[in-house]
Amino acid sequence: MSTQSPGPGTPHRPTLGEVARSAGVSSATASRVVNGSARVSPAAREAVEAAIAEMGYVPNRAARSLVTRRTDTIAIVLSEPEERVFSDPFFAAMVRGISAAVAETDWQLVLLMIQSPRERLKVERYVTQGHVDGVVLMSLHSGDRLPDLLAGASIPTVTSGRPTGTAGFVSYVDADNRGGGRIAVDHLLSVGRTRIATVTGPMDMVPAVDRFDGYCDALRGAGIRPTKSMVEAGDFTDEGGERAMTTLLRRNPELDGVFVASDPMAMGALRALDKAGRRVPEDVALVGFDDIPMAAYAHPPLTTVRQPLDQMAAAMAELLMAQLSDESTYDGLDHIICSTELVRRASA
Amino acid sequence: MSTQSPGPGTPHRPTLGEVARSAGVSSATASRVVNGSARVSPAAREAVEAAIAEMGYVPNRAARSLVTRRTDTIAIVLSEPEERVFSDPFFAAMVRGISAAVAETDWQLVLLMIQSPRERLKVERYVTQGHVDGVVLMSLHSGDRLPDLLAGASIPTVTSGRPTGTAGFVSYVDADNRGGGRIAVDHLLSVGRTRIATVTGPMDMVPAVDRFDGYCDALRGAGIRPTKSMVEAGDFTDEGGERAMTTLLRRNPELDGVFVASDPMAMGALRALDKAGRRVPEDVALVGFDDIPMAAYAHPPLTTVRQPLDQMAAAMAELLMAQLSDESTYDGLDHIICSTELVRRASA
DNA sequence: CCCGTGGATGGAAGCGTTTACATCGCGCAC
DNA sequence: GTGCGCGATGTAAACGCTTCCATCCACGGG
Repeated sequence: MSTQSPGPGTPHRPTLGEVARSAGVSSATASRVVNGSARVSPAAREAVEAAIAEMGYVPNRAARSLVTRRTDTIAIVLSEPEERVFSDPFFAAMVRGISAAVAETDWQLVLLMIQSPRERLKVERYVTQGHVDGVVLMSLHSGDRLPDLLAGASIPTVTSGRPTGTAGFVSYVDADNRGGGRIAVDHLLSVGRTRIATVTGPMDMVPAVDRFDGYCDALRGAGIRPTKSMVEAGDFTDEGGERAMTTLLRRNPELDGVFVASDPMAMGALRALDKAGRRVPEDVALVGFDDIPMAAYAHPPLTTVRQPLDQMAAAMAELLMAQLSDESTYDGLDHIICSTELVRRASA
Repeated sequence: MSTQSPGPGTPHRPTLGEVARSAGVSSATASRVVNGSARVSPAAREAVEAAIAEMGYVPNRAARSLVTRRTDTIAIVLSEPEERVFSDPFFAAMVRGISAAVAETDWQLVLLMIQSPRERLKVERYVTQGHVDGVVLMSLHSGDRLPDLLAGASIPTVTSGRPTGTAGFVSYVDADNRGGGRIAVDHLLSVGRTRIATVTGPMDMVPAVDRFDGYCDALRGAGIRPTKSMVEAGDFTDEGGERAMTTLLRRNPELDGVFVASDPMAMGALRALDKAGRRVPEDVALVGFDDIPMAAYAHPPLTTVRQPLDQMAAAMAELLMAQLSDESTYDGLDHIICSTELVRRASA
């Protein structure tokens, strides 16, 4: 705090070489003590450490990664507007889980958000040009080039959710979205509903499609033919859910059940139903997806499909770490599918 | 997508030199076209661009920053557990604002979270060792070394909120927290309350202290002596607010007004009051702080103090950009204080 | 007393860029 | 027909670090 900055202007950061000279050793030795690695005599170590402290030496990462070809950092990229990132507990849970796993390691975690085409470009550059050693991709949309770019640059990658397209030779962790959709609708059927609509997610996202497929599966399994008019897409947000539910209600006044493909949308749907004077679950039974914390406090409490977010986050971290440490030898292509379960509450 | 990866294993990324050779120019010229900078003949430019495309060249950032001494990235560091980062709209708003400002520039924004001492160390290293050109510090706690470390390394920095300690020669943007506390309590007084308690934030954070000082100011201005038993600290979270309010109520059954130093805490306080059977505002009038979106939907809707978050975020971005572009010449030390305003709703 | 052994150390070659600085033509004014 | 200026290009020196390899030294066994 005292001797560190030799005046204003450009404060000249000391280099390893200078530290070494001041300690009376070679830069090779200095480097060895900085990296705590090779065997160094106690005397030399001490001298170097003293010099480091006195001169306020800080290693230059650029120089180091230039030769080591590592940065010791991994990125989570969130392809999603900040409003959803910060409002949908799904992201919070994933980031928490990954962050917890990474915290114990020496990796530094950074979050990158993509909210516009321009930012997408910047992030693509950022991750491919060597700022990070590995990346976790969240919330993929179809047509996202990131998986291919990263694969092309052979940068270890794990995606949250099955990536689209054929090129996607990428490890991923996913929930059994299709199965989840199925059990949700099966439940609706089991409580006697037959005119079951669905609010889907944005159909350029795989989980949205999968959940919708599950909806169709269940319906067909019960001998019911899914119809277009009973399907309306939302955008995984509260407002989107309200809008979609309103549309559905207008188009199908007779519906008696609805599967809403995410809890935030379900909250919106609940509002729409309330405004339309429908009672839940008496008039319309509703099942959501995600089991966000708020689901238990909704009016009525939400019956919903839970995906094991913590487990999924941990799995992603583990998969990435495996790729990162195995380096060249690793050619595993792991796909982990976590099963979902129905959480019964009052809404259906 | 086809010719890019010359096989498995280590796919050998081409270097600038190789590109140059393939294009029949020197690496200097190649560098010039990559950087779009100096004057290059159309022929050369074209040749280089073709080679780049064909070989799938991607610049190596480490090498580049080693010589340019820039990384073109800036960090937002959040010294806060992820649960608060993702649940308190304050952070969402700040990140949104800064992100929006940065999006138009060529800077890449990264988010760093600090949730444990170990992560603190890692982040300290990360930002001082040259991964970033500038940083925005959010949610400072007293004793945080980051401001000093960054100043010592002469890395442009802006903090959200006045930093503690004397060493803090740092630009910052803050709300007029003290003034905000004052108008909140003045309002409580103006509606006839005299036994006014307060739930503060964690007292190792400057805004918490400032808001509390404002509370005292207003009380003293009205000839009332603040007492210890009317003060209880929360942690800026919902649950903390509920806990603190409960304590306050137990200790001072006679209280008729309360200033809660953040809206999330106010939501919790509302719950505590409800459980204790106190009507708001009839029995106890309550004023919050922040004006989060949910404040308008609380029961009853929250009277609260609004700080201009968007404006503050924009100011922080601007301050940082100023330091970043002026480089050596910049020695401004800007302190921007944004004024707060009372938003009257039903709770007081 | 000499040699082998092994640990500590130093020399120096890169890692992939950028960027002075020098060089090279070429056209134009004289 | 020279010389000059200027734009395009190349040469090579950094940037700060890691690491291979060689060297050196002390010590113990033959």
